[in-house]
Amino acid sequence: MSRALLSFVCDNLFMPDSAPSLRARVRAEMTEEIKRVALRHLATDGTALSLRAVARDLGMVSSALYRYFANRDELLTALIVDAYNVLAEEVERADAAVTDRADVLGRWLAVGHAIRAWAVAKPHEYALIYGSPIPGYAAPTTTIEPATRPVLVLGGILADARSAGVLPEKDVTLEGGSPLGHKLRAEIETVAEVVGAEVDAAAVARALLAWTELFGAVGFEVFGRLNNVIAQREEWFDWQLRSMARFIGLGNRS
Amino acid sequence: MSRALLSFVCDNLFMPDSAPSLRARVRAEMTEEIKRVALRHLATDGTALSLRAVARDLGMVSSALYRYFANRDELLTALIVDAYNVLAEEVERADAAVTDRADVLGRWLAVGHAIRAWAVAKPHEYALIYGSPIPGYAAPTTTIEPATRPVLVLGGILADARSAGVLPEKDVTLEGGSPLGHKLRAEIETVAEVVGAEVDAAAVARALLAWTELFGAVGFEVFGRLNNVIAQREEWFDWQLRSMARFIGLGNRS
DNA sequence: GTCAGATGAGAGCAGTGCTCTCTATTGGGA
DNA sequence: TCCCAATAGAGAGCACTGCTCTCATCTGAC
Repeated sequence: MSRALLSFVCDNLFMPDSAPSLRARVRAEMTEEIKRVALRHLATDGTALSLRAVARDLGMVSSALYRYFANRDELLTALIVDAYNVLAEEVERADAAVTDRADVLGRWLAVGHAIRAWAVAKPHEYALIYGSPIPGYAAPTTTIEPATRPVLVLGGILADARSAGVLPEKDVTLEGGSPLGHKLRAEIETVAEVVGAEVDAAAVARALLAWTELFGAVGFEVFGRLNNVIAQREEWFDWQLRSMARFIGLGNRS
Repeated sequence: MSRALLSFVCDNLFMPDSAPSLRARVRAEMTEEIKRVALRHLATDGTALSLRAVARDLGMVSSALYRYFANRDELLTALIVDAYNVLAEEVERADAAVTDRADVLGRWLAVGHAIRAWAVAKPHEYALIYGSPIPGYAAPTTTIEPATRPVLVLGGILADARSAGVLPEKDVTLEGGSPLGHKLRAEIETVAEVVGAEVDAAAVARALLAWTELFGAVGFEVFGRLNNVIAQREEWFDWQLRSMARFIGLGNRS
């Protein structure tokens, strides 16, 4: 084994965080700085952000930037992962802030408003992760895990609602509502498992529909489809959230 | 008035369609051809389609293309308007195909499935009009009218549902559901007017929520958020449509 | 102190949107 | 029928892009 390789292994296996070399720390700071500037450009240029412009802002030449990110896609991926994680933290914080854990309606509202608030504050970052696919960009599997985090919070709320006896009885939608085909039901049960909600498929299906509506509403607002139509944005969103909560059954007395 | 201007006015005021000159017809054909090729490129390159590549495909040089479209944005606008109009025609046709006009549930399902089918068949055109805003592109007011057409169909269904006595009684959501603030209620009543549905605000609000959910669902599918989650796409969409129909009150017996 | 590896600068390639100038064609009015 | 202006296209050029390659500098571990 070459000395260089040995040194690499030592650095990465035996001193992971404890003693990062000065070079490594500078490199990490530089990487963060690049992402910060890129994020600023994202707000003006959207996904058509220019590596060269970012480099100029940093007082360096574009080729130097390639020491930190192999290409534009890799930089985008870093921004996407960060965006997912920031959103996830907002959502988890909002959920955790509701001290009465049995107040599942309050938790649903808190989570929904947290998502909307973040999206409205950072529309370009929202578009980056929930908008139309970026031309020529294929998201790597690295993005899957952070993308799952927000929906796990919903799963937690659902599970707590079930154990609090708030959700409607199993399969109540079967009378009156539409039944789920067995293939679809199996898929939704898989979702329930992944999300950690030990809840019947019909309840999960209703929650997924509400989740879809939530992001539909946020998308409509952020992407400008409410322009010149509805100005009372927050109130309209709140009304939708409460309606969907009733649809899921979160509003019921326990 | 110069002779040239006079001739222009004559062409545009006194013989609008009747006798288009050969030159005008060739020009119109060429314009359509450019849009056709551009649409093909849209499917591969997304909104980052290249004018030069389009010109190459047409066997001409890029500058020649500027005789037909002032710039890239104008070409995009033309594609956007076309996409809206094609979708609108699909939706209107689907609605009109339901012979029993009192079958408002059937009409809602037909419209929903028509929108989804078009979006799944032409994901890039769907992204063009319902996806995240295109970097550096501002939609001109020309796009407003065609963008309104699909929602007018929903308005028609709502109005017919009301006159058939299918919708729930006025303001039934006030008990149990959340009330609408008066500013928001006024905005929604304006929507009702524009859409031509002489229906109370609560019913329109529920319909708007269902509309939001519909596009949320289509967006989730087209933009890949259902990948590795739900394979029974059409059935899942149908279940959502039916659930939202019940939410609006379209399922009620008249 | 040395020397490999990390970092950045600079030139260059192929591509982009768009403008400008020049030429060939064509069609309507005298 | 001829003429002249309007039209359509070609080609060169500008400023920009992502990305690669080479070269010089610096630094940190031995």
